[in-house]
Amino acid sequence: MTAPRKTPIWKEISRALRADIAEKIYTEGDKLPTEAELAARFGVNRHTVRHALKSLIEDGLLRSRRGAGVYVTAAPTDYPIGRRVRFHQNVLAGGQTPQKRILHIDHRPASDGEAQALKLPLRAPLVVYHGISLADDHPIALFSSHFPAELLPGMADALRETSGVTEALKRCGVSDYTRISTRISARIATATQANHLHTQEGAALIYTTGVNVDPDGTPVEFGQTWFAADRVTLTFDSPD
Amino acid sequence: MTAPRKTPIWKEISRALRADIAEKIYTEGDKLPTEAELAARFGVNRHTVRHALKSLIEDGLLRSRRGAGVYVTAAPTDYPIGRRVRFHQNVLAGGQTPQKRILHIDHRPASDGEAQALKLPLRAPLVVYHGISLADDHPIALFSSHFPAELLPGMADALRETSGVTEALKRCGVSDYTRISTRISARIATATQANHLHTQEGAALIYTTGVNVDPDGTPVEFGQTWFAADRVTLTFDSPD
DNA sequence: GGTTATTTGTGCGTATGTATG
DNA sequence: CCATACATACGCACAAATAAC
Repeated sequence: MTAPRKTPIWKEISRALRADIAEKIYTEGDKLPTEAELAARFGVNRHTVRHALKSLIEDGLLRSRRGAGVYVTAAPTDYPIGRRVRFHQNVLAGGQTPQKRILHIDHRPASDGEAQALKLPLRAPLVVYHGISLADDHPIALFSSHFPAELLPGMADALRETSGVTEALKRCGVSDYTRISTRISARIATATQANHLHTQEGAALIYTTGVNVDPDGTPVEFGQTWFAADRVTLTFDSPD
Repeated sequence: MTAPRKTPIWKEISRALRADIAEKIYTEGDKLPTEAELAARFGVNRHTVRHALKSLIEDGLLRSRRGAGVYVTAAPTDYPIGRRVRFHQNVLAGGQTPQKRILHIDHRPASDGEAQALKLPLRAPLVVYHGISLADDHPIALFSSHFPAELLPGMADALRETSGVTEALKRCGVSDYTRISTRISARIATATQANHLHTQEGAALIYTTGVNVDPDGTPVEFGQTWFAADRVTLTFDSPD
């Protein structure tokens, strides 16, 4: 009698390979070891490896070519975190094409936490911008940005026209902004989040919150972002 | 047809419970009333209460244990990330008592990725230190630290005696070190990880990798850390 | 350009644990 | 208690595409 197993072997292998890709041990264009080699490494049958590979191919991370091998299609996007966080610049620097899709632009009073983060009075009017960030047409993050409506008249329209935070802020008179605080944690994807990010319910998300201020130190944005951990690695490079 | 409510009942309940937690009516580690009791208190169906609880669990304020009850999550430990990352100092600064538990200290050749991170030749000997980091006797992270064995003679013994990285490095002649790169992502807890961290399989983990160098710029440590996301928030505070 | 080894794709058979009725 | 169905896992064999010589 063998001991009962909680999670299937093929899922463990799938997870291990996914982690290797996220860590760039195998990166875009690389050829994975052959199925026979992987089977030997994990001590399982080739069919079991194939089952794991199949799930990764369906998720778009790998591509197989009969007679040649299995190749990595997607490289995780490096996303630098620091004083100046700019989605467009970050993605462009990684050689990918940035894009934002507007889900919803709302106008409502601030909750306790939102007001505190933006140093506003309770129930102050906010413009709230929900959307999806994409790199090379693949969704990499969900976000919601909160702006003080009274400080930034016309912000909602500016967002609808430009869909970019930096551009919209510039139209409202904020020529530059810097991030004063960033908090990072991790979450599990809900069904709707998974749907938007083209991943599966229960997948790992990097959850960040941050506050941006104008040159005078006045908060102009409180943002939340949920990154698909499969496709994004946050990086922090200490300056020399 | 009834007039549509402006806010759904479950959101009202969610907000009420959130307020109770903010007011410390229920505080860290407390068990909430049972779902049935809450349903009676708010005069709604148990499903409605569950909907409210679900949103708070997703936000990390609560944690449910089947057969036990719903508990208020411990206030997350803030863990500053920057040039100088020191576990002991970070936890002490948060008013908690740091501690490390040694799981395993190994001696083995470096893999591809490890050798690259430490700028060592392939299969160079490593000392690998697996352990658990605790704050106030609660596990907050799993880690594995990799040290170049030839550069740091006696490192394994030093780690066994001190269990602290900073202390052990000092004994091996490295009086100071700084972190040159940090990569952050998120992972799903495996069964064994969940067991060590006293959480559930499938829970969200913050996964970080980093390289520490001595004052000359020579890599002395490559570390991986898996933080329990419901107990830890990483913070970056940009200096003014 | 043809031959050969390598590698993925496919089919069939066996066995086990789990869930359902 | 039994029958059935399904997912998991292993073993063997062979076809088809590719790469290397």
